[in-house]
Amino acid sequence: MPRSPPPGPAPLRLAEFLPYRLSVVGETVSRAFADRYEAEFGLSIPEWRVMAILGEGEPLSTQEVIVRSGMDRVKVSRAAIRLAAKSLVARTPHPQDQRAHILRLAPKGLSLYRLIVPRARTLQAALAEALTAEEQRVLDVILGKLHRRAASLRGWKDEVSDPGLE
Amino acid sequence: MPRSPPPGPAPLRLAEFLPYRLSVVGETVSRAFADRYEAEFGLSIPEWRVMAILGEGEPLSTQEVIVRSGMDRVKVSRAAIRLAAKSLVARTPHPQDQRAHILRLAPKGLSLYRLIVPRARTLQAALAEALTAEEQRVLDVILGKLHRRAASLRGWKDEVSDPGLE
DNA sequence: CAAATATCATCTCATCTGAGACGATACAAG
DNA sequence: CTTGTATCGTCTCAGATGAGATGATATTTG
Repeated sequence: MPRSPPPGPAPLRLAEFLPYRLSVVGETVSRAFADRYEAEFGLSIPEWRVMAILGEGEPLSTQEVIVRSGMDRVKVSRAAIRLAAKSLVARTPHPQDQRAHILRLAPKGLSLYRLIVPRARTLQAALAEALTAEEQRVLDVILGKLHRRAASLRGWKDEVSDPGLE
Repeated sequence: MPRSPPPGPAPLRLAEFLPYRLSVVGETVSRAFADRYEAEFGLSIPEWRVMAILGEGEPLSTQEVIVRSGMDRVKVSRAAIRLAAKSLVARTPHPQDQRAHILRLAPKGLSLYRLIVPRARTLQAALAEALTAEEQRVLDVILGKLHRRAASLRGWKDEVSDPGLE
């Protein structure tokens, strides 16, 4: 028997739907890395991100860490508190603003950071080697474009058909 | 004075780190879409995914929805319960297995589904138009490769549907 | 200057999340 | 059949999450 033709619009194949696939891939990758950071270094993803930001060099205010890490203020605040409790991060008063703290890696945190970085690079390589060099290059461009577009979709209420600028 | 050279391994630039970027982009896209589904249709992402899977045609057991949606059993179970409470999904006993349910879109759910699909396509188009056709094609390949690789890094956990089969 | 407003980091609380427990059912081995 | 093990969907509970409130400090305004 021929099956009855689907009424209404053609069904959407979730498995081919871009936002779904991005979300699933992002989550799978995140979990894979979170498992390692937790098992090998006892760090959550928010904690690792704060350490990674501070490991880039300069001491930063919580606010700057928020901006650079792409996390919300509550996550950063909690991660910083936990890292301070583990003596991995030092929190000193901000000289120009009594409300703020300056965060920097404590000696113990710097040691751990130096241990993590090569491992993180190895893990990234294990992921990236699934792609050709060209794919890696294109992915870099694509992620930038998608992130900007998604961010603007979030801020912006209504219709989508602005043939506008970029 | 030149600043003191950084000791230890070269610092890792989080903003250029692939797993970080994937996670941030995935999350931003997810939120953008979750906001719309919630505001326009009163659905959470898990609820929308279950509806999308069921909207593809066949009635499915909860277990099959779990596999196809890439979500864990608790999320699917809760989404199904909520959808049933809204009369969007019907849950009938599984003929061969008394433990299982068969899920299918209820009439009200089918109407809503037909309303959502064109909107979802529009939203996806708004996202995808940030990319060239070639980039879209390459991204498709890349996401498949990354997902398989990340899943195997996790330890063979899930084998979610990949486009390109069938 | 004082008063009004804005911003900082944290806290609160309602909600979401998922690992493991659970009872029910299915299936396999003896 | 009986027993043991696997799987079904749901529940429990501890932890994560984030919007909004909070108190402290900064900044702007008059």
